[in-house]
Amino acid sequence: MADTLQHFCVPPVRHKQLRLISQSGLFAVCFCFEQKPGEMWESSELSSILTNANWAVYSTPELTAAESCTEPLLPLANSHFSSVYTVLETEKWYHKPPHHWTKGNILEWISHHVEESQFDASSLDLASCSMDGPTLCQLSRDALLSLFGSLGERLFQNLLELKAQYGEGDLKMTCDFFNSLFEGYPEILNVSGGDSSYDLLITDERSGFCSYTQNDLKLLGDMTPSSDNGYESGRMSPDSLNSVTGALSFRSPNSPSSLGSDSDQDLTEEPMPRYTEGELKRRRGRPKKHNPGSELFRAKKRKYAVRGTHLWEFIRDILIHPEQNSGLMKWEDRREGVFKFLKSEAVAKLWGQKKRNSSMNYEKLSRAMRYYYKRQILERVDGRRLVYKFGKRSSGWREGEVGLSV
DNA sequence: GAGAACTTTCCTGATT
DNA sequence: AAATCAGGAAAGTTCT
Repeated sequence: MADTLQHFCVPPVRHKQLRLISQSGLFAVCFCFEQKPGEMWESSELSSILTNANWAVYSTPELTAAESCTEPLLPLANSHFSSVYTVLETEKWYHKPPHHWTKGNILEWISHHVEESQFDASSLDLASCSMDGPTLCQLSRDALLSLFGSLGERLFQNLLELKAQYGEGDLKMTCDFFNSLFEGYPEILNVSGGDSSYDLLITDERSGFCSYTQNDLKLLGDMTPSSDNGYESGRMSPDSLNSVTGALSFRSPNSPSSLGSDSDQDLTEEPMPRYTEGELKRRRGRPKKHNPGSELFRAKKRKYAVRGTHLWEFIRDILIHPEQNSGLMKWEDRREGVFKFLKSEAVAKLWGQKKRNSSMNYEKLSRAMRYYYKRQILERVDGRRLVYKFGKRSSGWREGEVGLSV
């Protein structure tokens, strides 16, 4: 891995801004770019570098992953940004801060809200949608209301949220970069020998942002594949980002995240999907009824359905990071595994966000929760609304069991 | 290809 | 009245 990653480095410097560290320490790797002595990068600069590197990786799609790992990257400044622009999942609006959005991103974003809110798009003037991210970010609430009518309020609120979400700056993009990198080139993570579990530590040493170390980086590729229930697992993707914390969340055989999953607690391996990038993968579940009203304005759906944790794991992970869940849920009785939804719809929306399903709501989420009763992942708590209890086939939530350190 | 596992969606009816 | 709960049914994907 070190050899591989060092191809990205020009040349190594002492002040590492980003680094990958194996749990055993055997494979400590600098992942860095040239930095003048005494110079501290702004997060945006750092992100820009990494974003460019990201593009450099993706701008040579004809290379095999192996080739890409053995050949130095093109000079970053020569990255061909536009060549793959329209096909990259990483370029979707939900992967970028609003001020980096393109006109296309903005159209997709608006379409998303049109669809989600069942807004009558016929009242919209497409010319109103033609602006870039910086322009959009400068629009006032009134301006948005003026341009988009009643949809403007929704757009304004979401824009506020997105701005806040990316408020830590472009370091989130940095994290996204790694996700993108590993998604595209999982071989980078193939390390022979040593422990089978590695930490991925992506840090900004000044701000601490993304300093979320988890013992659950799953090595991909040359580990012996074992079973997978076939649903939520998968190679790392941007959706590995914890949607609550914004922190990187990877999975390993040893992590609580992989324990107690529904098929005999075996989510250990994450085989590559069988579909290819050219294939359309539909979202799991019963398709929504056709809504012809929004058809014209509907944004093209993402190419891949989201993979990540199971719902109950998602819920559990919110609970075990109470400082980061913004009051979404709380433990009623941690020892017994009893918990309560405080903001049920917000949790559902987060789940939907994770699954790229804008129509998720608490009603649907709760239906999925109820299915867990039969499988003893959850137990009923009679007479108490919004209260559930982890069952004996769940794991990773008990205090002594939580291996995720934050 | 069959079947299992799992989630999503829709639905009806009951309860709080 | 609205939110929530309960659970049947159908439909879809991905896996073994």
